[in-house]
Amino acid sequence: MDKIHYTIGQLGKETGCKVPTIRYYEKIGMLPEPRRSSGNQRIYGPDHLVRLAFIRHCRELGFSQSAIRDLLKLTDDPNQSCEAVDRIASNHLVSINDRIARLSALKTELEHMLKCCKGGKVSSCRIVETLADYSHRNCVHDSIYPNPKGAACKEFDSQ
Amino acid sequence: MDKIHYTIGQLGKETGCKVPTIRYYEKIGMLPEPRRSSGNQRIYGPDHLVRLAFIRHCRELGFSQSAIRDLLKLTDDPNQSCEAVDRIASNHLVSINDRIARLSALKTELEHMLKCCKGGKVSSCRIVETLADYSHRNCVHDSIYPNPKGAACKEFDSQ
DNA sequence: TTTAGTATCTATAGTAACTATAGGTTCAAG
DNA sequence: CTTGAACCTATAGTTACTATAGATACTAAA
Repeated sequence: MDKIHYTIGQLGKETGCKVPTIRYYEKIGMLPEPRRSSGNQRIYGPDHLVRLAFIRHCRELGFSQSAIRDLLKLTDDPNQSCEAVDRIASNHLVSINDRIARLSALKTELEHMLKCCKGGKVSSCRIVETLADYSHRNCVHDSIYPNPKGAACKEFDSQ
Repeated sequence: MDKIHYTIGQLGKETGCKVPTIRYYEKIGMLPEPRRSSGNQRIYGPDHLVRLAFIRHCRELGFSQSAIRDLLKLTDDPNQSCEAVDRIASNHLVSINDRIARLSALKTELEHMLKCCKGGKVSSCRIVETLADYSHRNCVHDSIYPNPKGAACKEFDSQ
C-alpha cells in the first residue's frame, strides 16, 4: 500500500481505474507524466496515486472533468479559502437535483403510458399512439429537457 | 399544419427538431431520404413529419436510438402484438428508476460532504479530504456506478 | 433586375469520457 | 530460453448530436 513506486497496472488496481484510462488522463493533462523505466514503462510515485484517487473519487461522485480540473487547481494551493470548493460542490448538487427532477417527470410519463396499454395489436397500442403524438396532447409534462446540449455522461446511460 | 410538402426548415419547426439533426437522422438511416427539388433541396411529405415526430418524442422520453429503431420497426407492422412495445417501454422505465436511485445516493453523499465543510482553508477542507479519500472511509454509498460503460446521454448532463 | 439576406447544400471536425483494437516490446517466472 | 502476461504507441469507435466552412439556392425588396 505505501509503496514508493508503482507500475501502471498496480496504480490501476489501487485506485480501481483501468489502465487505458490512466494513460488517457495523462494525455489530457490531468495526471502528470511519470518517469520511465529503462524499458520505457511508466513508473509512478505516491503523489500520482493520491492524485488519481482524487480524480476517480470525483468521477464516482459525478463531477465533470472540468470541475475536477478546478478542484485540483484549488487543492494545489492549500492556503486558499475553501469557499470555491464549496461552490463547485454546491453547483454539482443543484445539477443532480435537477436531473432527479427531470427523471422523475419521465418516470411519471412512462408509467402513465404503460398503464394505458391494454395489450392487443400495435395498430391500437396506446403507447405507440402516445409516442407518435407530436402535439403532446397526452403528455404529463411540458418540457422535460430544457437544455439540449449534446453533451455526454457515462454513468447515467448504462442499461 | 396539414401541408403536403415541407422544406427541411419547416419540418424542423413543426417537430421542434434542429435542421442538422434531421440531416443526421437521414444519414444514420432513421429517416428515409426524401425527394429533392430541382435545386437539390430536400422536400418532405406528411409521412416524414409523422416519423420524425415519433422519433423526437421518443428522444424526449429518453429512449436510446437503438430502442427507437426497434419501436419504429414494430410500428411499421401494425398487426403485430404490442407486447414487444410494452417490453421496451418497461425496460426503459426500469433503467430510469435505476438512474434515479443512483442519483439519489449521489445527492446524499454530496449533501453529507457539504454539511461537513466548516469553511476555512483548503488545507483543512472536509470536502477536499473526502474527495481525496480513496479508501472511501467517509462514503455513504458502496458503489454508485455498477456499470461503467463509456456510453453517452445528452439530456442528463446539462449544467 | 439586381441585390441583399436567409435557407439550403456538402463535408468534416468537435463534444465527454472514455473503451477497444492492432501490432509491437518488455518483463518475470519456470 | 521460452512462454505468457503486462506494457508500449497510435488510431478508431462509442452516443447523439452540434458547429464550422464554403458553396449554392431561394425569396423579397429596391
